[in-house]
Amino acid sequence: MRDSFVIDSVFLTVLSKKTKYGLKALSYLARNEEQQPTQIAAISKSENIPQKFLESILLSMRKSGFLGSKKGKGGGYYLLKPPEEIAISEVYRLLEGPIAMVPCVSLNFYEKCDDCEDEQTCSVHKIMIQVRDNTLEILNNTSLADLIRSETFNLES
Amino acid sequence: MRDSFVIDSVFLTVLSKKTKYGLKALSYLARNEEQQPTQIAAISKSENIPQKFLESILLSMRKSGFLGSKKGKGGGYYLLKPPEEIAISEVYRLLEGPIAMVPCVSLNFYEKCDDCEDEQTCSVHKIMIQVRDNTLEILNNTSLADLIRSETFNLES
DNA sequence: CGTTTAGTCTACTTAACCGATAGGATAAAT
DNA sequence: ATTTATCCTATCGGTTAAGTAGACTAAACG
Repeated sequence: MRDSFVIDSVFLTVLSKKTKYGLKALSYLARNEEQQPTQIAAISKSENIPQKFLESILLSMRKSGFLGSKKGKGGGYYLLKPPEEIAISEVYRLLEGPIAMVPCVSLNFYEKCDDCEDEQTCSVHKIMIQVRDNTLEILNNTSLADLIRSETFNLES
Repeated sequence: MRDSFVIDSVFLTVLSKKTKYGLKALSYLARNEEQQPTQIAAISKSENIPQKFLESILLSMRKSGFLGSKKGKGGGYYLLKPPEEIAISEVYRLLEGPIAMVPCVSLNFYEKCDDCEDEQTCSVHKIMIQVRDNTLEILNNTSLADLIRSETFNLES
């Protein structure tokens, strides 16, 4: 392929508000790791996230084991694992969910495309696999701890 | 990051039917490169794409210079450039469109996120840039000719 | 010329879903 | 018991993807 042709913007990084808010909330918790749980309101205010929306996001992250919570006065949310052990891909998978994916590229939620006779010969399938694997490698190898570093980090690879 | 934790499926490859159909149609044209233009109906039938939907997709690809067309009997669509010179990223950009992107990651269609005070310090922003660049590299370096090869190809990098 | 063929264009429908909100239930602390 | 804060269900508006309908235009061909 010619290298002279440069596209400076392609709209590939589809990220729902939900996932974005979730990652920002986790980052906030990781940055402000304290003994005390952090309340929804504090995160909402600091990160400019609608409080009610954030509620549901934090809740689902608690249910899937990223967060612990405490009710009542002095309650709030806290990380259950050190930021180094939380891969962005885990968060992404939880919050972004099975919606809007290409079903035939998924291993867990595989679904045959209704327009493909044989996906082994489907050229689109192939390149999407490649893109998926590549992105996955990035998100798998980036932890929450990496995320909150101010400088752009480099992958080990 | 620990390597033992394996996520085998993350829903990252968001690809609209429109883009998928477009790529499949281009692949069909590239595979069956003949002197004669290929009719919509033939592509529609072979690739299992709703004809009317395909019509609009081919039309927009014609308007942006990927395809030529001929009306009337013996008419149809044909590639304007050899498959080697058509980057998948170009097609993707055209068909996927400016919708559903993360505006703050776009160079052309940049828009400030309403929840970010300063995106220089936005951790989400950073990793999405990284994912974008990485994906872009794949799609930029994959041509239509690469796409229709039956074997999975390897990037030069 | 007229008929057939095949692309062009505009408008519409339908279903799904994101983002967000409302309101109450539950549980912990004091 | 009261306050605090999470938990849970239900819903809504706006937007979009995907597909459909139907009329118009232009090219070929007898």
